[in-house]
Parts: sequence; C-alpha cells; structure tokens
Amino acid sequence: MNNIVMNNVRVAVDNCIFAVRDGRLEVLLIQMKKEPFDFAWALPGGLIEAGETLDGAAARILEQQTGVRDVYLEQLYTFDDRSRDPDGRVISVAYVSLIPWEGRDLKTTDKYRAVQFWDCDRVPSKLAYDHREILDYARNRLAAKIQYTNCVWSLLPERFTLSELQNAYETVLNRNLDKRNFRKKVLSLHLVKPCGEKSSGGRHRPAMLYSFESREPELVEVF
Amino acid sequence: MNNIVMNNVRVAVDNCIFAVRDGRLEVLLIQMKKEPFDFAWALPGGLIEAGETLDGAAARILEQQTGVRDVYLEQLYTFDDRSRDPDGRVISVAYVSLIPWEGRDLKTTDKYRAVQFWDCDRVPSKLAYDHREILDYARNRLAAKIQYTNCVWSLLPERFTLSELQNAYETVLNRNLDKRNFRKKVLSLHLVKPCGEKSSGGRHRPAMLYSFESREPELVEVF
DNA sequence: TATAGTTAGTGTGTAAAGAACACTAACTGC
DNA sequence: GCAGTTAGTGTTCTTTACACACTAACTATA
Repeated sequence: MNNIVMNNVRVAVDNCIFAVRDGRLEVLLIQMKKEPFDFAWALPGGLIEAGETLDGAAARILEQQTGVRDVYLEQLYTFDDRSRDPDGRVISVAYVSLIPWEGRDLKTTDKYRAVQFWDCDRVPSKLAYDHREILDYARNRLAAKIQYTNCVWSLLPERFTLSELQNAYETVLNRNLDKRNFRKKVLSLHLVKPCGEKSSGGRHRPAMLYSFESREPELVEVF
Repeated sequence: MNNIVMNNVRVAVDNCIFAVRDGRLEVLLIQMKKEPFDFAWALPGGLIEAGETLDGAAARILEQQTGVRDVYLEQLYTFDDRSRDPDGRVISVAYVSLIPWEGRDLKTTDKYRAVQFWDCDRVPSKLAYDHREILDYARNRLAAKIQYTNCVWSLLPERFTLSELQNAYETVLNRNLDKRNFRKKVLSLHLVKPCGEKSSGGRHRPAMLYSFESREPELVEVF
C-alpha cells in the first residue's frame, strides 16, 4: 500500500492571456529558451513565489508580460502535468485573463526567445508541457463564460461601439450574430450605456460610443 | 524584490461528497481528532500521495470514506488556504462527488472522531480550515451544473421513478418544479428511458421505473 | 460638389420554448 | 369498499428567440 505523502510538489501558475484583434481571438505565448523545451512555445507562467497567492501569481505573470492590470482574471483548472521534468512533481494551476488589444505593452526579456500574440486558430500544433490541453480548455471556458457573465468588458477599451462589442462576441463564440437582435439584447440587459459621444475617423457614418454599466464580474444571461 | 521560488508547497485534495436524502441535500463531513482543529468538522481530504493524480486522490478519498466508486467526480477549484498550519504552505484542490444515498457505506476509522452526512443547511457554522468557503462554492457549482449537464445520474440508483428524479432536481436547485413540465422536458431530452418495470411497495399507485440513457458526462440543457 | 463606398442604426412578424394550471388512475391498508 | 397516497396526463397563454432589409450619416475622391 502506497502511503508516501508528497511534501515537495511544485506548483506552477500558467496564464492564458486572450485578446480580440481584427476579428481573431489571440493568445499570448512565449518561446522558451531552456531544455527540454528549447524553442517550443508555451503559455506564460512559472512557479509560485514565496508569500504569493495563486491569484497573485497569475496577476503578476499578466503584468510582467503585458503591463496590464485590473482586468478579468479567473482561475481555470488545475492540471496534473505528466510531461514535466521527472525530478519532482509539478501541478499547474491555469488562469484565464482577458485584455483589450489596445493597452497591452509586451515585454521582451532575455528569459525567453520571443513573446507574441498568436491567432488561436494558428498556434503551433505542439506547445510545451501540456499547454495545448490547457489552451483548448481555456477557449471552451471563455466561450461558455461570455454567454452568462459580463466578462466581455475586459476585452474592450473604456468606450466602444456596439459593432465592436458584437465583434468581440462573434470572435469568442466563433459564429455570426444578427445585428438587430444583438442590439436589442444588450440594451435590454442594461449591460452597456451610451456615453453621449460618437466615434470619428472612419470613412462612414459615426457610431455612438458606449461603456459598460459594470466592470465587476456579474452573472448576465446574454445568450 | 521577492523572487524566492516555492519548492515545498503541500497539495491537499478535499472532496465535497453530496447525496440527496428525503428531499435534503447532504454532505459528508468528518470530525477531526488533531490540533489545531480537534473536534472541528471538515471535508474529507488529505495530502496527495506519491504517484497519485489529483483525480486519483479525490477518487481514493471518496472510496475510503464511502466505499463508492465510478460516480460523478469533478474538480471544483483550487483554494489558497491561509488558515492552515503556518509551517509551510498548503493549497487545496477541491472536488465534488455525487453519490446515490443508497449504496454508500460509511467507514469509521480511528483517524477521525466521527464520519457522517449533514444536511447542507445545517452544517456547523464553523468548519475546519477554509472548508466552509469550499462547501458554499461547491453547492453553487452543483446547482449550476445540474442545469446544463446530465450529472444528476450520479445522485440516483440504477433505476428510479420520475418523481425521484424530479425530487433530486428540486433538492439541488432548492425550488419546486412543475410536475407536468418537468416530465415533458426530461422525456423530450431523452435524458432517461423507461425500463418497463414498475415500482412497488408504496401505499399508492406504482410508478414506472426509468434509467439514464447515459451515465457519462454530457452537456444537456435541462433548464 | 456630387457620388461611391462604408458602416450605423432601426421594427415587425413568426416560431419555439417556458409557465401556469386540475383532474383521473392505480395501488395499499384498514 | 373506502380513505389515503402518489402516478400520470394536455391545453392555453405568455415570453423569448430568430429571421429578415432598408435608410442614415459620414469620408474620400473624382
């Protein structure tokens, strides 16, 4: 009977940082510089530090890589990572972050070979560790969550048009929505409010700008 | 700058084991026998053992306490436990298990003072560690999950009446459902199938017995 | 300055789903 | 055979979801 209690598990936090850009869902990956995954792409992450909470570690990773703070950040799932180095066990607590495409500021460090956003549909087929599994899980969770919470706020800037909002939903859900039904829905839910100004700059009719009623997590039956 | 990497985190698995009994949602608690929580009630759990996966640890705890296997078992959330002993850090990966009230077989060991099911609405107001928080989180997750998956199968025996099924939903959701609408719904979803036999023994009209189409996790929009 | 190009903004009708509601049927125990 | 108890069944109404097409307002350029 196996009763050896594990006292030396290492705990990593990995963060799926998503943004919407030009109708594509993108995720931040870093290219590794160390064996056994040299050159492989991976989710940003790392072992938790002393005195740090799990949420704190996820927020730290997010800010270190993108400079972004105070966005939607949610624990996703805890993975048993069987592909990590065999000298001691690692479990990975995965997080999802949603950031507006504008406002990010990618940091390059010599810790990694590269840091960049990837179209989720075009990430390298093999990622380091079990990060492919984590990413797939995260996309599914995000698509579910955007339908019953207001988390979409975290993908958009302070002020936005209803078309931009619709585009964020369409991108995450990977399907088209009817413009009139969409507007009826979000307005009737009081998810957003007009802020009286209009967009400018496009070679077309200017659009009313909106902002979110709340930028705190709330349950809202959007679809 | 704090860059001390934690290498010696201890990882515990705690399991919220639910059953439905006489219209009440019950949860299994153990009464502790060691300081600093001597006499306090807690969720069954413990540190993961060598070579064991997280899911494996949860299944082990479930079977050790109840003798039950092969039921619905789902990872809930990973908690940073700040109330644990200060000599080294513990994080707790919480699980939810659903078991049929019939078929359990509680084990008493001298590891604990007592092991028993508690009506969820009447558990002691203070549980050990952060287990009160975990339990509240688990109840909410269960109430959500029973509405869009078929997980209710795990609360019922192999064969059951539609009234028993309805009762399981009403108990978890903590609200009454209309009998005719309920039956229309579950039958149209093909969640269950009649198995041709009738219940007996009650001092009333016997009911048709049903069984689940599937006892594997599936997404089903029940409500 | 007229026009082509582009996105913004708006309402109605139809189909599907959800919610409310009450009686008869079939068994048991006395 | 009667009282007690749970099983089983349809219809109507309300609400929500879905499909669908044109005009408005701006910019750039010819």
